[in-house]
Amino acid sequence: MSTNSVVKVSFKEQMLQAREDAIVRTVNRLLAEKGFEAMTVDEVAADVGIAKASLYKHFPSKEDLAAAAMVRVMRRAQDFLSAVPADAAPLDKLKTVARWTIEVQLAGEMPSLPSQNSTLRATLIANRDYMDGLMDLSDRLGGWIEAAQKEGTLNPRLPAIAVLYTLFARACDPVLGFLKAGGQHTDAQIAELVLSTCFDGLNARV
Amino acid sequence: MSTNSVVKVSFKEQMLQAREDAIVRTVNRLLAEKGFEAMTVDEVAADVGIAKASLYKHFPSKEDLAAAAMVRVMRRAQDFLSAVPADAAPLDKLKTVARWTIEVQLAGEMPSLPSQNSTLRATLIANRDYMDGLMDLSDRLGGWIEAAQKEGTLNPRLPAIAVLYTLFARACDPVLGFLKAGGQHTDAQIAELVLSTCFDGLNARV
DNA sequence: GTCTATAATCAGATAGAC
DNA sequence: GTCTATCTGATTATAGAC
Repeated sequence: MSTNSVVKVSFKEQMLQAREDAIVRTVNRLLAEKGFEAMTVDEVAADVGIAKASLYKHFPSKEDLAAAAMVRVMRRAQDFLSAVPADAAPLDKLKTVARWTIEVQLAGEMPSLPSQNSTLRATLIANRDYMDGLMDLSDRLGGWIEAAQKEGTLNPRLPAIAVLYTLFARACDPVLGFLKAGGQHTDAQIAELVLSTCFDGLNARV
Repeated sequence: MSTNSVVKVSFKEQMLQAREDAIVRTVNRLLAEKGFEAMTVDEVAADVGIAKASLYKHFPSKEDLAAAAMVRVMRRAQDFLSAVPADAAPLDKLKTVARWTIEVQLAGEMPSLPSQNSTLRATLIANRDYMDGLMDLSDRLGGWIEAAQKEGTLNPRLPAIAVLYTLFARACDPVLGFLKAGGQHTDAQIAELVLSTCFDGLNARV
């Protein structure tokens, strides 16, 4: 093997990786725009600029395309968590992550999947990268939740799992879309409103 | 026209109404179970026990079937609102309605529609009964929201529209399904948890 | 690996007899 | 109005040449 051939292979692999990345980005965008059912594989292929058959060489099914997009957003979330200052207060960490989730959705970059589709669920559960990422996220957020509850800043009477789900649910909160459609508020205002209702609730503060 | 023929017509109309009601109930249940996309018209017809072509004599499209289910649940909501004691505190009225919404969903009776589907949106907006019901609900809830804010029991810094959307969003809160799937809580406990996070927030009470 | 062309299937909607 | 049988279009997935 000459050095040249090694470089060539590496280059090829880079190209392959770049193409797959382009595919996943497109899928991510389309899932955010129209959801899983409304997104067609033809559309993905057309947007990426390749033939549909080529797409199926990279990903074996539409479900796997969606899973790849979920892995991508999960990686982004993991990166964000890692960048949160370790010495911040636990409650502030949670708020920062919730705000990030909301901002990603407002930016139209949050893929949305139907939670009922069973074949999609099966594909996600079978996806090692997805499950590992989900576990990692849950563990780290769970740690912050328990810390905030011990500290007394987060309601200790709420089960940690309920808090975790409530935070995850901000990633697909329809209130964001409603308020955005209303056109009466900026994205920043919407984010603060939803963040406030999430942590402070609807009640007046005492 | 003999009296007999009049009775006959009335009887026929009753039968027709009963059949349509059976259809809408089935659609409501299937929409709650699997959502709009996963529900097929074949399935609806089979469950009701009539031919698909007969279904299309009653409702011109799948979208109209879904709209009829939404009108039905809206009517139920209107009836519930009317039954709320007029002399109750505004905040309690809102909590009661939120709890009802949550309970309907937990009971598997809340139809869920994709908010992105544009043809479905068009059908809903064109449906007079649906729009009238939605307006009526929004008006009455809006009145309670403003009253609660004036009273100082509901956060006055939140736009009323944001509060309204937040309450509506409880009708499709994925947290309910997550907690239910976890199997660690009863329906009543889940309802109280979600209701608490909605009104009190995640923060510890001061 | 990428393409064109096509298979295979499924679901919404309709024709036409009764 | 209800039925059986069918149409139509859309969509996932694949075959086979290059």
